[in-house]
Amino acid sequence: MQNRVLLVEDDDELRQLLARYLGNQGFTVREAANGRDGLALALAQDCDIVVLDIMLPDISGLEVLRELRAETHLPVVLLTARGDETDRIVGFEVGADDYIPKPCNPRELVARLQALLRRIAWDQKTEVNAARTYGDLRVEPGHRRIYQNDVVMELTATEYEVLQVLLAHAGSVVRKTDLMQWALGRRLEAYDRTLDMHISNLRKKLGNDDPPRIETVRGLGYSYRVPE
Amino acid sequence: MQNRVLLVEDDDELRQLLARYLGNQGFTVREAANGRDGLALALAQDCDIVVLDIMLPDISGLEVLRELRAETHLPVVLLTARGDETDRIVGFEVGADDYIPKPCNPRELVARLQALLRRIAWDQKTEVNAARTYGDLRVEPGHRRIYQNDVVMELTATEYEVLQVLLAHAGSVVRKTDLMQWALGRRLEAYDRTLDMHISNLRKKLGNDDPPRIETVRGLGYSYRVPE
DNA sequence: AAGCCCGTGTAAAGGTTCTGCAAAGTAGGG
DNA sequence: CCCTACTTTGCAGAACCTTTACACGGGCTT
Repeated sequence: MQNRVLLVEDDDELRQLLARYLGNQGFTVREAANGRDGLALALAQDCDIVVLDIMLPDISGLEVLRELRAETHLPVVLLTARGDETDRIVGFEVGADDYIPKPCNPRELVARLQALLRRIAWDQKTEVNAARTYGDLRVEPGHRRIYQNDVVMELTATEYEVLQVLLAHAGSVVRKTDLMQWALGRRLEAYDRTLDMHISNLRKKLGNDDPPRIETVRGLGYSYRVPE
Repeated sequence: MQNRVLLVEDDDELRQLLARYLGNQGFTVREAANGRDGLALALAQDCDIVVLDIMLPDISGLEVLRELRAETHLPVVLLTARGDETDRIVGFEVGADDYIPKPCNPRELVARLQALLRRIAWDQKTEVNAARTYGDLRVEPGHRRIYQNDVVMELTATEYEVLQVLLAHAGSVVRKTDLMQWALGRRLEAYDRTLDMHISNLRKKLGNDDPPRIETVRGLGYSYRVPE
């Protein structure tokens, strides 16, 4: 169970120290000294978890995280100078899974990484990038296309995201706030009806069945009904 | 609706402070002042996440966590006096998902809870979402549905919450104040008949048996009787 | 046994919040 | 400037939580 960790940190000394420690603890370590390399490596999809410094020479760690979250839910642990209270909250809002102030105790870093990986191992269900089929729908994440009875659905980018998230959680309720965050990449604010519109349009394109494939769960969100 | 958090903390003042804050942030809060009650409530399976103080009057938080982990993967955030380096590592080893030193900033606590819940909501497979059966009733938390003899019950959001809490404590009496707090997320005030109405409606939907499935315990609350 | 208080059951009305959707507005690429 | 996609606006309707009102009944007092 060799876990692969990506270490994005510009301070060479600290990075090498952590890399060595993580290596000794049984991790396979990839390293990046700036945001761009880090982002590229993270998107290359051959690591299981990312340790990301916020203060980087080129683009901020928060920006890296934001771009990463547009594509994937790869677990990310942020690293930053102690005490930066706002950074911390923002970090979580952007989608970090954990947050450790520097100077960090390597043992704690490892403990937190393992806690996160353990949690994911318990909960995770499917590989996100494989083609998946739900009744007469087939999602091909590689092409960002969804087929209905082998016919391509004419979806806009956002519609694809929304439907894909609903399908990934087919059978269970996806809260509006989560759907907004995962599909539109921003927080659901009061009086924002954007999501409702996309749902409405999706239902139209799915063929307004009765009962509807996308069920409304009043006060909560939506749920895609899996056909038998 | 909202996430349900169990707060296990013996310091009344701190617990109430956090309870109020979490309540304002949209959580439904269950409280326990010692390890035994906390463990019992956590095992009752009607909360989504646990905030657990390590220093408790009866059994240590770590022991509570250990016993909890023997049964479930319910997410747990540990709370403890700052600096206790060993506790921290041990906590993670026993299976904690996060660890916050006291005195903790409520905003950070909320941010961490939400980060964890977001991760779980995405990965989805945790046993909080597993179906549970009580006689002819089956609860499917993922769909937020309850089936009676495999037929979906048409429940409103609040009715679902109320029945779900009663079922989670099936066989024992749930006090009205607790039911109010846990299912409706607010305190029971004088002359508030809301809860009675939901019970009445639930009984109607459950089929007004005799003796009733939801028994009234005059002056105390209600109790769901599991049929044999 | 009668009378009273208080907690409970429930129908009906009230009012708020949430949702569906058409239509108009805005932004960005070509 | 046009086209497409996304967002905002506005309204109507539905769902549902809460309040109000009155009836019932247990248990205690007298």
